[in-house]
Amino acid sequence: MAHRPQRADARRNREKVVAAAAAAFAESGLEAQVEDIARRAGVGVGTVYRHFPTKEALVEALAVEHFEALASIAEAALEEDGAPWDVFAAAIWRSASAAAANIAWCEIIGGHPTAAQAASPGQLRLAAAVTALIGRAQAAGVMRKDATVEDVRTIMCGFGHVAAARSAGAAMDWERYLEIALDGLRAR
Amino acid sequence: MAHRPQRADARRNREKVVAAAAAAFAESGLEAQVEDIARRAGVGVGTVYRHFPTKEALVEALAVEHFEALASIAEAALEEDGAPWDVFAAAIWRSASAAAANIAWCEIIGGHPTAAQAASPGQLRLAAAVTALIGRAQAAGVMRKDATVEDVRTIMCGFGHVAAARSAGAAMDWERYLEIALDGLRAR
Amino acid sequence: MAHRPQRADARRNREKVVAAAAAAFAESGLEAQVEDIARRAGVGVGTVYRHFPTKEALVEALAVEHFEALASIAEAALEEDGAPWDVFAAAIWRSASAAAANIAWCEIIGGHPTAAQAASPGQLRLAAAVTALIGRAQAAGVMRKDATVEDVRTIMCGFGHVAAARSAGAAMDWERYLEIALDGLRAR
Amino acid sequence: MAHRPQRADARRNREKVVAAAAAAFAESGLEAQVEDIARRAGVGVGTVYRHFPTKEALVEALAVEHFEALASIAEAALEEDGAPWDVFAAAIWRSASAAAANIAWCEIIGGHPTAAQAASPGQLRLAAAVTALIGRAQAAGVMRKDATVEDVRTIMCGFGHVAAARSAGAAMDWERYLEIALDGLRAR
DNA sequence: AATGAATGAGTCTTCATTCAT
DNA sequence: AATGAATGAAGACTCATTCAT
Repeated sequence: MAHRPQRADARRNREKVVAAAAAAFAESGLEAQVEDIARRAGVGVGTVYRHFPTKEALVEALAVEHFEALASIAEAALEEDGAPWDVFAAAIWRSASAAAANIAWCEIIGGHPTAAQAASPGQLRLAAAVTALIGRAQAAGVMRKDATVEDVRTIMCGFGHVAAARSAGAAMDWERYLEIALDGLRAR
Repeated sequence: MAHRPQRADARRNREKVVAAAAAAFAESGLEAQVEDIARRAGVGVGTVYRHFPTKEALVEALAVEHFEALASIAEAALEEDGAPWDVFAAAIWRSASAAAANIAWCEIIGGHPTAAQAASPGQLRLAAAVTALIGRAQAAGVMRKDATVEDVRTIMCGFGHVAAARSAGAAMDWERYLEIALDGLRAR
Repeated sequence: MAHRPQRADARRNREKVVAAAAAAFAESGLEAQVEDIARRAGVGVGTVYRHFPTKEALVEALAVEHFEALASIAEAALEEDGAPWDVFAAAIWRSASAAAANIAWCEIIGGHPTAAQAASPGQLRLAAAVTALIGRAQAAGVMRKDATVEDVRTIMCGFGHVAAARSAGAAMDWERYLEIALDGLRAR
Repeated sequence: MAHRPQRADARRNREKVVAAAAAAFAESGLEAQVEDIARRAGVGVGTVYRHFPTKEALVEALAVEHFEALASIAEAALEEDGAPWDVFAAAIWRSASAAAANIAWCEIIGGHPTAAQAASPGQLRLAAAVTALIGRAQAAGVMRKDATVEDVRTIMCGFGHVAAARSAGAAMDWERYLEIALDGLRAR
């Protein structure tokens, strides 16, 4: 019971670490260094390792968080009124905008073992919400019949590389990418 | 003239290095180690460095080679008879198949400074041929009017990530990716 | 205040590294290897690099330290009573004795970019003190009128090679070198 | 007997190598690379190694040559008329000028095992001639009685470092060095 | 004999992770 | 629990020397 205050401290530290890691990974991608993360968080590396056994685990935690955010976006879309296609497309655009700014996420999405393995609650919620969005659009006849959540995931995976290339200075246009890919999902 | 035999020997070694590098990069991506490449080629590291001043140069050489291959595919397509869309699509599928097995190429495409900077002859040939293929398809009214080579490049960039994800063990389906992306390029 | 003990530990290690580096450089000259320095210090290479970003920086730090030592010798001489020439000559002899055992210093003195560029406080103090010593000797009429600090530096530069040659096993007599060079600075 | 023409060829090659090595060492010091020497000589590295078992041996050969040159300078001085001191000093200045342009020689002189060990004919001739020059000057009462060939060698050793430092970009003045050192050898 | 391609031990440096304080 | 110093296994690259042609 005497631990409570310390736990609060520890939880606060954990949050600082997560926030710092998010910033560092967003900025530098997965090559961000643990030491840099600790510095940003204002803690020692040891503290980072107290909360996360490996750098990998930190990446995973962030991925989980990211999927939560995406799930929220998709779920919010489900609440919206509007033409099914527009709702779906808007959700994709919102997700993409959120992701584009985050280099690490672009690197991870789809390809990283971490993101692929863990079927976190967020991922499940995301899948469910996206499935629903897709279902509605298909019911309305505006999305190709064979489209699946997997397809959306695949497209977002590709998106990651395009956005990362842009961040790296290449002349890549992820807005254009989305335009085309979404058109590919439309019913003809 | 008298020193051909030596040159032949050196050339053979160079080719062994290139082949080994291609294999190593294809398997492990850009993080493949020079020492590993040398081992695969059955030569010492020094030999690798005799032919390529840096690891970077080796990557670049391979990229150049790859673009040549893609250019040849595209140019061959130009010679083919057939419906413009089918010819275009077939070229993309062939290129994709060639690239999918090569992790390094997937990583490089679009994002890597090396591949982005050097406008190698191969890249130029590739761009020209693809432009022509696009033009024909547009003239036939089967491709969206606003499609450009850049779009194709962008789509292939995305493809790289999807294929790499699959190589890394993720449940990604690049064939499906292509299906959708190509549909996105079709005229509606 | 609470982290003094750690700092003390680190400082001790830093000192061990500096001492080890001094020994290694003294023995082997600038070609001394970082790994060897670490081994002598009883630490890992990483520790060496924690304290000094590059081998070069280590050399520089040592040079700075050495100039401090020389400056202290020269300044101490300024406090001494005695015939101006004797005081000057004694300071040179003391400096030379300190330097003779250190091959790296012998290599660095005068020629090395590191030592040449950084006008460290020690170098400035040294120059000032030597200038004063020279001035006194000139005022007393026992040193050639045109002698300057530069001359002393030049002589010490030459001394470095002689001492290093001796260390390397050549039959070089730096005591004799100093005798002659100092006589060359005397007023006739 | 059939070998004659080839031997002539080989000798010519050897000379090319020596000349190239002299140039390379003069320019870059002992760190000059064997490959560079071969390139300058217009031969393969193998040819360099056919004539000299190691780089070290090449350095040694050059040192031998250099001592020959210095011996000739000293012996020529012996033939000259003029005040003994002036003749001696002029010989030193000439030797120094010849040496100053040669970084490797500056590095080697005195300190290098090679130069120190081998008592080549040139070194013996040099020693003899210098001894004679010193003797004359002492007889004329213009050089300190205790001066020896060793002293001259020591001074030239110091000179090497000063000149090398100058070559490396430091503000070192070997002319001034010689002025002072020679004054140190004068009789008072 | 000549060539220059091949060799590979050796060098500096980085960074995820551990551990003494 | 926190700190940050220490660790040391890599990894890219160099260059004197060897050896097949």
